[in-house]
Amino acid sequence: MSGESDRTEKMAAALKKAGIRVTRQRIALLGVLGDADDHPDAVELHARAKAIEPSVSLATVYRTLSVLEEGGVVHRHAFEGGGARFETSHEEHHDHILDVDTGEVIEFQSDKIEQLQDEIARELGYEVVHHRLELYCRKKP
Amino acid sequence: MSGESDRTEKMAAALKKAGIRVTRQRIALLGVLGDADDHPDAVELHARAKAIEPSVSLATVYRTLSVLEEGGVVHRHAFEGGGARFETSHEEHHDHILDVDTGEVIEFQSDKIEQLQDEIARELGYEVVHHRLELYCRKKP
DNA sequence: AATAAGAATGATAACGATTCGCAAAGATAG
DNA sequence: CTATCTTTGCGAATCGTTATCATTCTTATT
Repeated sequence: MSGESDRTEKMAAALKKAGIRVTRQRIALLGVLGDADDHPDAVELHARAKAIEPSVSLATVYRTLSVLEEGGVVHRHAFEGGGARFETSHEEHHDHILDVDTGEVIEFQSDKIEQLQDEIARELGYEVVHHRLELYCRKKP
Repeated sequence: MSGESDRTEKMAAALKKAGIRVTRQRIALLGVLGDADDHPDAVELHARAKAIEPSVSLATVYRTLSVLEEGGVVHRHAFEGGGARFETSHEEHHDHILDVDTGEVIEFQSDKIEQLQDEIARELGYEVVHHRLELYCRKKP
């Protein structure tokens, strides 16, 4: 009989299970993150979350994003120009193409490149902890 | 009979030829950049340049670095954590391995990866304008 | 339900890296 | 040497983000 959606309840349960306190603000932000299929920055996420839960402050958005990042729930990206952008990490690993004209972000995945990266690191006596691969591109005519 | 080195004179000539005014500050910064075999940030470059020419301000370091970047003389890197870092662009293109423990920067180059990047972009209707590939690594035991 | 203990919050100040505005100093061409 | 147009140093301003701190919430326990 509650006004809360199934999804919200699931998220709350997931948070609780992870030992993270369930607050209105965090539920709102998680909802927004789950809905997003783009790569919004903190200010955009704040705007979207406020529409659901007006009491969310920008500080809390930043704090919660850090918590979620540490928990592996979201990934933080630092593309060229402007601030960090976020996405949920439920999908498998991928890298990004950025359209330099439109700002659009396209995801891609290449096992071959990943393999080559590991090889290169290995040959130099290193192992890859994580990497960053961004292709700044322009649409072909 | 001048106290200036051959190298400094060469740099001055190069600047002039590029239509960029030759100032004491720029000569100092170029000297520092030429000597650096690491990837210093603006504050570090400022410190080094001041040792040669005490009148260099941090603002001018930033301004000059931007000018040099536009002129293709230096490359700007935005590695994780901290500010931008710079290197002269006389060498051929390369990407970077960053030792997450020591902060050390190692350069590498892989035609195969470059090729794969172009392929991936092409398949999606894009052409690569520039890219960013950083491997955050740890020394193997 | 009432409570106690600790964690999360909002507002705002502080922060680090970088850029900007402006008056003064400097470089270059003629 | 001079006029013109850049570049400079200084400090204020900006941007994204984090820290501070008193107050409010969550949660586990009654």
